[in-house]
Amino acid sequence: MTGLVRPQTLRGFRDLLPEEMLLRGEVVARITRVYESFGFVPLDTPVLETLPTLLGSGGEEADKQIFVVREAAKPVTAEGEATEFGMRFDLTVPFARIIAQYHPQQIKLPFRRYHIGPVFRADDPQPEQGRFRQFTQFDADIAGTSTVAADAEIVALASAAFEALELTAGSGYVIRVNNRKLVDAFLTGLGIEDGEVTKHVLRVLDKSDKITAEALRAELGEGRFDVSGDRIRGVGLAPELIDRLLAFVAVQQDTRAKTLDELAGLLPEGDPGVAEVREFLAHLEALGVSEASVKLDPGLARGLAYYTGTVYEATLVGAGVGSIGGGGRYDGLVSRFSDDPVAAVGVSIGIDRLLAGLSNLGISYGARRTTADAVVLVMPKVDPAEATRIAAELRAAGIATELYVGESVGKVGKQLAYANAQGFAVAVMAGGKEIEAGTVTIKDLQAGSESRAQIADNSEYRAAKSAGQFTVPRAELVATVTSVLNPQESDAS
RNA sequence: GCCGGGAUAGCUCAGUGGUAGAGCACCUGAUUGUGGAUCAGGAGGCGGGGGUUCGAUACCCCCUCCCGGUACCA
Repeated sequence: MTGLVRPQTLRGFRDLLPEEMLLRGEVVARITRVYESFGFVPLDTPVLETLPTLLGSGGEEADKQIFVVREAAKPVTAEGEATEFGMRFDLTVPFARIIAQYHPQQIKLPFRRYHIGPVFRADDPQPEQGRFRQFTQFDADIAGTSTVAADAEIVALASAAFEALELTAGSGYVIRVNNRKLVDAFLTGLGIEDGEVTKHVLRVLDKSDKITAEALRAELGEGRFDVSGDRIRGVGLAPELIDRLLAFVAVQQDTRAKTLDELAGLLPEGDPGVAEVREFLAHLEALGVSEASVKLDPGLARGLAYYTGTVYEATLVGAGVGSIGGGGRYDGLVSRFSDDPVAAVGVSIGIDRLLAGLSNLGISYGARRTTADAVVLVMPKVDPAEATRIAAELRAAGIATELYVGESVGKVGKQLAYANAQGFAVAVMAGGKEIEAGTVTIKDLQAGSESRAQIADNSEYRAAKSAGQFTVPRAELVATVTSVLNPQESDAS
């Protein structure tokens, strides 16, 4: 290896090879169609933002996870802050910046946009669990709306996106929703007014489905030590309060409305949070969002600090990758950039986790390994330009075609092995025999493979070499390839 | 971040204080214009640095990376 650079991928980062990119493209296309069907328009922003844009926007945890970059030629100096940038850790903060920067000139409110792109977090990666330092988020947000009708739109949108991926509500995916105002109101009723304590409580509650009941209790009380010996700071609540709190967040009825009714009974009469959630649920109902797909869960919290009301989180059932999407209302975020407050709500789907989860579940949407349907082979002892002409003719007819240009030009077996490995549907051959007769040979690779699958003997297998292929007049090239690629259509015509 | 376990061929792994193997994958071939299986052959490796030793892939230390857990989160 002297002098050679070792090819390696950075820890927490990934290379996406063609097969994975093709599947990803299919998933993204399906979600895009859903987003656009709700009237969202595309937007893109740079991966880098100024540090002030990012710092403090997502809470302390988010700050610690920011990658800082600088120009190599401009070392950091005392007054050199301007040469340092931050890599975005989500797409929501850039969205808030965009609103503050372009409203009301170029952007009119309410504004609904979708945005797909990589985000970066410098935390401890665990690829097997779908946790990376670079990952792709696919967000949809609405700015300039404080009505919970928008919150419901966003949740319905997320649900529709998972439906478009052929996932089943309840058994395939579940979206849990909550409103921070409910827990806030409950804590206030218990006499806890300190915002920091409330945040801490929410963060602990968020783990309720991941840690044991005893551990949860300990974290709400005196704190505990985890298996590594780390001390986990407790909230310091009295045991009696913990009991009541745990009872509150455990409320779960068979419908969202019943769950809310029970929660309302534990809160002061006329609590505004309850009224807000009630209206939100009514909109969900009106949007036709099923009880199986979206559940009200008073224990749901979410980690990012900027959420102010409705929050939600989506999971793939049994996929073992954690949450694959989440979001909520963040009415204060634009205020960081502008005196003109703009309320906003949105959802973010984690594409990498979603794909990891789909892969664990064995779902692939029949995605292919190649973008071309046909491959044109270059036959021995003939003018290679003949193959080139055929490829051009197929492309002109709208058939995605690869011209074989590898080292095995003239070696039919090698080229067919390549065609097989790549997964092309059709191979086109025009050698000396065809050229002399004015014909072309088209091989249906799938049919040929199937018809020879049972042959064990080598010479017999070779004798059946022409399986699935037929030779037609050169003028019928396009029509024949088309009929192999689309058998139903040609049958009908 | 913290705790623990690992790192031998492209992948999954075996192995020994005297410089290494298997299966799968890959490449070549089996009357030259036909995919797979089979058969024959081939290529390819002890993560990086330091130490102990006559000698280290093996024993010790550091680094890097990976895995599991925990924390946090998408």
